[in-house]
Amino acid sequence: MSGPTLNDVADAAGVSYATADRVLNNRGNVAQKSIAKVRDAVERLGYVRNVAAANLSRKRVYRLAFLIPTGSNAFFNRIRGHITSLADHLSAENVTVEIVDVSAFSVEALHDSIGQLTGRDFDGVAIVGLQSDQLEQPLADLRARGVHIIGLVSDLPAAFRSAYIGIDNIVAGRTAARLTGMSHASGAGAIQTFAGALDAGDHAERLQGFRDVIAADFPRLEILDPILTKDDPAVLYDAARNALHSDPTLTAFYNVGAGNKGLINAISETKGTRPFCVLHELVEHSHMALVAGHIDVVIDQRPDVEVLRAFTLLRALIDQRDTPPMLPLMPAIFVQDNLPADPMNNPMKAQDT
Amino acid sequence: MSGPTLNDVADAAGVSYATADRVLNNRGNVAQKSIAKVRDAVERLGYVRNVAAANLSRKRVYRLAFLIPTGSNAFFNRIRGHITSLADHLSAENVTVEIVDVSAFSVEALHDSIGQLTGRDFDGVAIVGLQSDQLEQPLADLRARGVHIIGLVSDLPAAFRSAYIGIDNIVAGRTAARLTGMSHASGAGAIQTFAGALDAGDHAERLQGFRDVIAADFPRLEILDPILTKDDPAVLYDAARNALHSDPTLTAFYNVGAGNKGLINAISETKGTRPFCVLHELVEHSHMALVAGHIDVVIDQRPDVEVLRAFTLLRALIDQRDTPPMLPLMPAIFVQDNLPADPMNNPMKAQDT
DNA sequence: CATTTTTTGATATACGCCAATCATTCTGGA
DNA sequence: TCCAGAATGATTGGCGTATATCAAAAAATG
Repeated sequence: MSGPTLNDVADAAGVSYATADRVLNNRGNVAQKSIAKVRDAVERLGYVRNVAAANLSRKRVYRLAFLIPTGSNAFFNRIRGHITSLADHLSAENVTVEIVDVSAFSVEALHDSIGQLTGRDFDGVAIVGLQSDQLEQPLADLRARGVHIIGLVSDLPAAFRSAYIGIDNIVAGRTAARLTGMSHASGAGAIQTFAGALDAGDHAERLQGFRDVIAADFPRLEILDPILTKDDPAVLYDAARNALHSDPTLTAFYNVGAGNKGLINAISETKGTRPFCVLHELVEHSHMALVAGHIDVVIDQRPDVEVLRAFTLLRALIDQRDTPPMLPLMPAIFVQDNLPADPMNNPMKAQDT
Repeated sequence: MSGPTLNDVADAAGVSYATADRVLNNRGNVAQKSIAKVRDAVERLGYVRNVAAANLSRKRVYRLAFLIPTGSNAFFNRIRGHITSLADHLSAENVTVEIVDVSAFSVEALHDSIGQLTGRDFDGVAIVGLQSDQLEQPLADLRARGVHIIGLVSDLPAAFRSAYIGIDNIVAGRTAARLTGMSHASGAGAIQTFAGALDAGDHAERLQGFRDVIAADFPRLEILDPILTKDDPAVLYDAARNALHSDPTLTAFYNVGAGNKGLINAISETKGTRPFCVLHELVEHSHMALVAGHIDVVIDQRPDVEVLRAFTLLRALIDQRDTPPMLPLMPAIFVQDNLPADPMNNPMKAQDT
């Protein structure tokens, strides 16, 4: 019924259990031809290590760390929530998780935090990263300690992590554009865009995707140059208010970045019709704004799934299993009708698994 | 680190390991006060059974069955794909799965299939059900054998299954309506609806949700009575063709049911502008139609997540664990830009976990 | 009170793997 | 050829649970 054991493998390979064990857990001191015999037997019998038994035996504990930017950013608070909630469930499976707060968008702070990880005794870490070669040294050190590293939401220098989990921001921008275009029913219009900063990769990518689709499929729509907001709600509030008053011909708003609270406030104070409005990331205030009808669509990167994948992937890496196949993560579209329900008065709990 | 063992519980309760074991696996022949002592100790220590060790010991095999309607229905083929793909991964964890084909929409066939399950030795079954009291007897028999039963996609008589996994079809209909409404940019319009049959619960529910939202938020849109199609592509083809030719004022199509191939063919043969078009279930042809621009939106019930949840839930039931919390499943919205990519040339593989 | 029945305790084996020890056999270099 | 070092075999004691057995103790029965 339940597959061959390591004993079967040893027999089939014509070696002792001890040698088979030496090969599988590469403990060294094994002749090449023995290695070959064992590998071959594994292949022939289709042996797969019984992870339950292995973990039971070794009292395996998965010590994980997540490096997450601090601040009032609702999105990352949501990520935090998902991590702790999932960690909770996984504590029964010998997984311990520590969330390390890092000052947002600071290469130096991230550098230091990664450095501090090196002393600790983690098996795997997921890092909301930045693209900077300053990070290469501490990442290399960490990895040299046998710690598995993955990028989460925002990538690290690719050579220094085992995987990256996050959405394709060009796709996210394209999706926003598709819905914005639809909402014009082939009429003309003008779209005011907002972004935190355009040197931040993800914002530029979303805008790029957005432009591509509008240009290709909705030629009667004009995209106004993005107003740069530093993701600051106050800036967004002023900019949106100003745009609403000074240019009544605007037919749509699209903010690729954060700080949506300000935008939503500006809109909610406006009487009469308002532009069609698309934002990113489903958090408490964007959730409420959808329900209230202040905005129309939220494009969400599904942090619940991202966190789940991060756990799954890290465990697979630590177990040295072959990583389960993971398709590119696609952004989800939320309107007011398909919002996730929420038993715990927190609209952001993981939906899957 | 890794919690108290059953030995600790026995000590804390002041009974022997054997007695603690008798209580936990209710083997009988235990005095009430001993049961109380053990239960109390479990509570105090927060003991949770180490499932890995338990399964290892008992050589636990989870024998599962899925009852899925046959036929060329693309949606159920997709469900099948998800089941086998997941079963594949779980075979390493002692899960065996059998997919039992049942003639679609036939109470008698379903009745017989459930009956045949009773002889076999399954631990849990997931059934794409029907609401009929004819099913109660075989379900009761099955359950009497200690088999855990859940409804999948379409529910069973509620008293005879432990849980139901599927989306809220009213929500699905509301979501379709929201996007359809959006696409009219507050202009007027007329929507032709299609349904398989209105006595089938889910179709009626979707239509209901659709009507609610249009009436409440898009009063300038008129909903034409649904054309009944029996989910037959040929019927849909004729009906759609006819509608396209005879009534050029139509601004939208909404099909709550299946058979979309016919609808898509009719649309793709049409020159010039076409109505805004919303369908349900992302399968190969709806996927292609989105890409080709023949339709605009697909509302999907995420069978991958449903199947994943079915496995998780059945295992929890079999282990007599407390079932993990599961939020209501919300339908996903797909446009041509956020379609799941696909490495295996099959657009329908599971996206999560 | 003697006898049955119920309830408990003590103990052993197995599940598949990890980790370690010790003895033995096989190499290859001097 | 002898010997150090490398490679292998044989074996043991867990990990936490399931399951079974047998004897001993406690409770219920007449």
